[in-house]
Amino acid sequence: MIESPDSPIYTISAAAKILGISIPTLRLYEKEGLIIPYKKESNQRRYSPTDLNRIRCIRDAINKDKISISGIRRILALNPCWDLMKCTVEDREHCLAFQDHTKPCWAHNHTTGICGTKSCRECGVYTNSATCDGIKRSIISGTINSF
Amino acid sequence: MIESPDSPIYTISAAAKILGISIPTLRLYEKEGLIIPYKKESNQRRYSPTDLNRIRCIRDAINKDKISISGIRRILALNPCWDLMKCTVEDREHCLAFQDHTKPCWAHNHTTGICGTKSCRECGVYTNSATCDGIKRSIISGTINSF
DNA sequence: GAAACTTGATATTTATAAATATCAAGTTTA
DNA sequence: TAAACTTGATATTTATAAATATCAAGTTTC
Repeated sequence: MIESPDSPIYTISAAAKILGISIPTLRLYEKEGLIIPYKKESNQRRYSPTDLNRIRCIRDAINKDKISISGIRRILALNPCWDLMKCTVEDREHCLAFQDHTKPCWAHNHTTGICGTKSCRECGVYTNSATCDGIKRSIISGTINSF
Repeated sequence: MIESPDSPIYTISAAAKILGISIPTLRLYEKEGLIIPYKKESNQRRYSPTDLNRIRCIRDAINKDKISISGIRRILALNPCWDLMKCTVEDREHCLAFQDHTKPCWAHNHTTGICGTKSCRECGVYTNSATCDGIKRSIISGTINSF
């Protein structure tokens, strides 16, 4: 775990400096449901190298591709989590995230199914969507491999 | 066909008046790849009631939900056309739309597979995406029904 | 054949999202 | 325990997307 790309080693100021953006911007992306930084017991944020890459993708989507934050949120909401998590029909029926299409599953309060026990930050649905074309690849796998 | 909701009966000025927007805005949405109005031989546009509904959804996405045009384009690009069109592995390998994730299939030049012969305006991939949650429903069907 | 439309293109306006600055109060570090 | 960080919240700036206005030239309609 130590020294892995998933180790949450950067403080918010270190992350901001590396990415060349301001601290409030990092907090904004989090409030908007695009990222889930690691949090210490004291509530302080820590960012991993993987987190930084995810944020770089978000920046490109916003600044290069001109996709709004709301748009990114909607795109993230299309990751077929029910497929990745192998939800049962029952699971899906009780899942707020499955019903909704406006925000990613991790922005919902999960109490049922596998998502009630799992940490979203570590979940494949979240990590899969570190790139925008990652969503399409999930959809492709879901529609092609499931026969 | 006559009097059906798919009859292209409105001129651009009539459509603009009904929707409460300007003519250049309608042309903008088309240029951005969000809509495909019917075109007469003389190149003049005609809009159907179904077209108007589609445009109302786009307007809501932009003005209420704050999704940028680029964002909508990216969302439309996630409609699993290969699944709806029952593309073969061969089809997919040669399909520019399948490779790409930035714009909807109808914004690509299709020459191979079933899309080479079909009119995109009449295609289920296009009509399916008249609402934003229509995309999610397509993804759900694709991932759930295909076993 | 004249009036009222359409076409595409360019220039301009306006509305607002994204980013930043700043704040008082709490935490970490050495 | 003092310096340098962090927290969330609010106010402000700035960058630009979305929408519109306007144009000359080509259609349509009666």
